[in-house]
Amino acid sequence: MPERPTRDRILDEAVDLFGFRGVEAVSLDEIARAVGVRKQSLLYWFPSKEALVAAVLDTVADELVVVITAAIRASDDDPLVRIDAVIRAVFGPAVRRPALLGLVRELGRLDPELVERLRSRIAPLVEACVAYLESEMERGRLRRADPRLVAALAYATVTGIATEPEALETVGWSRDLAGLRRLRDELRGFIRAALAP
Amino acid sequence: MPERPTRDRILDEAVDLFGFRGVEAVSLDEIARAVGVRKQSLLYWFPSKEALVAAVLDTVADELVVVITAAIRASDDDPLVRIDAVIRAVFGPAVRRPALLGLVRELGRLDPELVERLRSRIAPLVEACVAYLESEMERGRLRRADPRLVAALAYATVTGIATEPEALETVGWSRDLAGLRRLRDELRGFIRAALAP
DNA sequence: CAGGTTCTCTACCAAGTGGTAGACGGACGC
DNA sequence: GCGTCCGTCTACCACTTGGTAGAGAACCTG
Repeated sequence: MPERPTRDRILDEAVDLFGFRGVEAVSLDEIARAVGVRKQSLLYWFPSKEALVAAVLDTVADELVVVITAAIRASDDDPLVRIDAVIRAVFGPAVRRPALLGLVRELGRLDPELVERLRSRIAPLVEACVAYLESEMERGRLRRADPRLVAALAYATVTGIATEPEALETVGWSRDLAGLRRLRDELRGFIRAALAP
Repeated sequence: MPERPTRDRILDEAVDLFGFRGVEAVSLDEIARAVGVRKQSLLYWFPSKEALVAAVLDTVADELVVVITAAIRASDDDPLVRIDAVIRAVFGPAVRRPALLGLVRELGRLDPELVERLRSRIAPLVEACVAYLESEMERGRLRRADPRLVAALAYATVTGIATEPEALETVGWSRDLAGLRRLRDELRGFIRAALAP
């Protein structure tokens, strides 16, 4: 019986609960119950709720940064192909664990100090992404536009669609394997068309 | 001193608080305090928190449906121009009152019964929108794709960008008048490129 | 074995949660 | 003047919140 360490199990459960229902809406008791431990054990590992939130954000940021940079490195020279690869890379974890991106959307509700810390963690990735978009626009391989806002818009499309199954159900989408593949392909087509020159 | 009726003031305040911070995270006491009244007066107008949430969703849905249908009716024959008009129409209220779309994003966390009620309210609009996209795709005036998923993707882009000022700030966007205009124009360009044939 | 460290636990606490019961006062038709 | 609504209020309820204090078990190291 390997049994993951308590601290990791707490983080796992917290990512899901915070991501799905919102940080403020989830109590320490609830997380502890999900882990199968008392609230006070949780407060042993993370001295306060805020500390737990900070730790959760750190792990999520790291995970996303790793996935995305790997996808960027591994892919083609053509920017549209490369962007495709990033979308595929993000789509997997996002669908497997919707709470991941759901957490990102919690940012607006969190302590600005925490937000700033997270921002500094992902800033290099964002800057690299913006610079890349800009250079490809210069070379005429992407549609000319404000690279910063285009980056934000593409991000909004991907996280929006991944975190709102309700919107998809409203247009009659079904969450099975075929549905997921269709969704991923439509998403790629949408972003590709939005960015193509 | 006209003084709006208490019930309306409660609804107003509830839209903002629920939209910004999440339904589960906002207490009745807090709403009552914001209105300047005791919690029990609030429970006089809405017999429970759930009833208040339902009323809030109704008013928001009505408001959005009115704005959107008006924009559709008033605009041109060219589908790209018409979609432009809808985006402009949604962008105004969304920026003036970010909580509006924020509330829409709360759907996944609410009682499924409430969600179903809201869905039935906006279903006609959604179906009309999908049918319209489909017919214009047939005529070759929009990019050929699954009209249902395209509708969801465009929705995700607009609400995503409107409800996540943090993402925009991360790419160095500033929330002044010029910034808003630039954002609106980039959003229109993005959606237009994504949908154009 | 002793003595410390690591971890989880029980027992509390003050403050806040959604909600009930019912008193108070003012406006109304009679 | 008199009852009767209407809207808001105080008082209270059982329960949950994030957090503190400290007991006790299981483990090392000597």
